[in-house]
Amino acid sequence: MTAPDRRLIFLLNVAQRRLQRWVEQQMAAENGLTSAQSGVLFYLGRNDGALIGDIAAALDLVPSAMSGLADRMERAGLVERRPDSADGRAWRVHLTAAGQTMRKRALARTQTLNAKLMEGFSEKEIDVVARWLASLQDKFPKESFKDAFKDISKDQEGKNQ
Amino acid sequence: MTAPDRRLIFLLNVAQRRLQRWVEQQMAAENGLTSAQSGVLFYLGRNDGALIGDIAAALDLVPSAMSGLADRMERAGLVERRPDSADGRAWRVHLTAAGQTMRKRALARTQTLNAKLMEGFSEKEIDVVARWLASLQDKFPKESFKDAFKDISKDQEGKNQ
DNA sequence: GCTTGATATTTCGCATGCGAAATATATGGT
DNA sequence: ACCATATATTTCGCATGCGAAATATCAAGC
Repeated sequence: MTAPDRRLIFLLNVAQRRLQRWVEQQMAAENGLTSAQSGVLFYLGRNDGALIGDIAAALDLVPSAMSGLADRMERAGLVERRPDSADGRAWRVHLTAAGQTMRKRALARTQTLNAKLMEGFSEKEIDVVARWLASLQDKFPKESFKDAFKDISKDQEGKNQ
Repeated sequence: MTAPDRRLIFLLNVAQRRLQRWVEQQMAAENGLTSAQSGVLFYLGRNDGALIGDIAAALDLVPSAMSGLADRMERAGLVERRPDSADGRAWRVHLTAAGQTMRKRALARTQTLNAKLMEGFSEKEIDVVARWLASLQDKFPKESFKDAFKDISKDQEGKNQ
């Protein structure tokens, strides 16, 4: 029994890449979706008409990334942007009929895939894995540096101005 | 105690993205490197003069991706391409002095970061995590579809031709 | 009502990585 | 020597995602 490879950074990167490749190969085969697009469909399934920024936050994306993703999904006919009646800056994103259809298809596929990811591991082990993956969100919080000093620099700017 | 989030696909994607963001913020701060670039430096540290294809295989990248990565690293003065004396198609990639320096710096940083990734988890739990991450490489082998039928189609091509 | 600062989104340039196709060289059989 | 095939690498177009800067609108204080 050899010692396990503990280069977690590398393993994490490779694992994510392998998964992504797989999903996109399936996409090419049937007319599926990428993980990111599926994520949007799922979120809209529960929150149709959400704002770009809401979706970005839910999927842990930067808003500009969500903007591009929405563009591509709109081009693909999966979602639709509609202006917010109250706020002129904001856009509401809605599922189209095609988006609904794809959402259902994606749900089934995602569950299968998730099950595959658990194969060979006990419930408890999967919980450890899930907890570890989630722990990275605490260890690397959003905008770690900037936000930590945001209030301070705001005060200083105030003084200087 | 609420049930843990088991959407492994999502968790994996977010975790990888958070880590990458962190590393690249550090890169912007000191004049560091991305994970991918560090990987190349580490591999060359043990295998200076490796072929583009070898590095790609070691880092689990497609050769064309490695080609671009080598371009950027060459432009940054970290590595150098030299023609293979025996094989006119091949290029050997060598660390420059700057590359050596950065490699040492990256080593220290990577170890710190890896330690941070283990914080809050026991040795055994980390082994589970590492085993799970590595398991994705078996579950999603390279070129899964194509390679599975490569020999067959080769035979058929032979027959048809 | 107007200015000032916050907020929602987009645009731009960039790095990463994929897949398909092109290029160039090697190699094995005849 | 020659041709077909295999191999090493590059090039191209694309999707993803980031960060910085631009744009447009809102909202609060005076």
